[in-house]
Amino acid sequence: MDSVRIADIGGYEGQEVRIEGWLYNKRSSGKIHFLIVRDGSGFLQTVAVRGELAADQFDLCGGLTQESSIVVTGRVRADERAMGGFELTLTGIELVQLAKEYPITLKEHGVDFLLDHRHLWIRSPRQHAALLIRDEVIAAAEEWLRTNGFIKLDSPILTPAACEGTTTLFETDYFGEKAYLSQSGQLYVEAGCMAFGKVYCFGPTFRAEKSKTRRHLIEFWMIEPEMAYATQDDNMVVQEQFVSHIVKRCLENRHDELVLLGRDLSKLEAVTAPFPRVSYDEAVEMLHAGGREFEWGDDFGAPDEAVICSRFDKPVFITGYPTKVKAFYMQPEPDRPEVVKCADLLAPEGYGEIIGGSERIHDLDLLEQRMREHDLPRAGYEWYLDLRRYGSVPHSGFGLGIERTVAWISGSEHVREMIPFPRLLNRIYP
RNA sequence: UCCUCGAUAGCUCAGCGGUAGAGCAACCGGCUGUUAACCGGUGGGUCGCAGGUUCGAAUCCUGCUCGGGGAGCCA
Repeated sequence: MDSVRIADIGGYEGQEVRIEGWLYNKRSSGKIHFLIVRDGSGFLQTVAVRGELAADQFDLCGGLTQESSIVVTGRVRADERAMGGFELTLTGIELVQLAKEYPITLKEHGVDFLLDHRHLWIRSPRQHAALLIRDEVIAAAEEWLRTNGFIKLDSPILTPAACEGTTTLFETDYFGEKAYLSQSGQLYVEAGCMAFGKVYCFGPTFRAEKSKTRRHLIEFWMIEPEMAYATQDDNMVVQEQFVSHIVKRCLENRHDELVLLGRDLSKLEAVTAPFPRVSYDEAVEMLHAGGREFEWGDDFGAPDEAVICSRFDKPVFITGYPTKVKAFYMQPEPDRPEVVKCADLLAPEGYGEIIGGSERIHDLDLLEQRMREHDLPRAGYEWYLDLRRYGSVPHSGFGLGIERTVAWISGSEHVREMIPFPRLLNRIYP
């Protein structure tokens, strides 16, 4: 008999199949048991009827506990009364392990309790759906990049110095020398694009900031494309193609999961290139027109971003930030050096920044000057300066935060549920 | 680091000066179509920790610990 995954059950109507899974829930009515089985690919209602199943097996069903591992066989039947449209009439059941009292019930639980049991929580339907959407986002992102000529060139996680020098880094010991967990692979993909033209890195990123909001993780995943001979205008065109492809793929391949999470699909269907572009100057005017106090030259706070992106139904680029609030490597506008060639991409519906990108400085003298202004130790950056000594060209790139993107696409309110095992302020378990 | 809210049964919570409660989970029983199934019964507590006020504190006050939400910083 074929072992079948629940996701494929529709193709086996009328046949007897075998499913290897776990008991998600049980409803019992004396002479009939409804066992809801999950197998990782989906959920399926199975029906055990007294008289149609061997007596010892029927009794076994009555004693099953939540999350017990079971192998069931039965006949596939279309039935409108079952979630998913198909049901299995049991002809046999084998108990693999009788689960002890399962801590996560079908009732409500608090966040702290659920995070303490994250290793079990990921079995729950909503968490399962969110992590499937995460997988789709990653697959779609890499698919788009590879079909558009990018190669994956991983950057190191153990690094000798700060990439941007601003945020707090996790320090570790490297055989007697100080080393830091990477907070960005960007500097390394800049080297990569001079070797391969178009590259990206994808990996975990570490920020030792004491951030405690629904938008922050201590360890999060970032995908960072970098392109040689690309201007900031080219960069934004790539980003809007890239992001709209990711959204489209999720709508195509994870429709059921989006619906399960209650996502308004029309909001996602509206996400098509091109995306609106608003200059920093215009954004400041928007804030003033809305009655907010804001001084030109400051960076936007989360409430400011919310005001701006609430005016659009697509992601919106905010371009041309003041030089002094951005990273040292960003290329200034030639006729307006107080502003840099950069853009943040703000997701709609208040989800905030999902991409930060810019054109990088390619002139050696200017880059050296910026590093002095930012008090960066020259020695650790000699290799980076070499990129401006040997065939320097204009180049641009960006970083997309995976968990924030997944939170936006799935309509979830917190990034901590968008990664299998979140690292949060004061949480490194499990 | 700052602002704010919270901590009572395994879980989610009510009780807010006078004998510790409910729903769910567990256990026992009932039920042939359940959808967080339902009905009856049983067991289950150092009310976060330490002081203080009071005849009497889960309840009021102070400090501490842990957690939620937000700010800053960022993706």
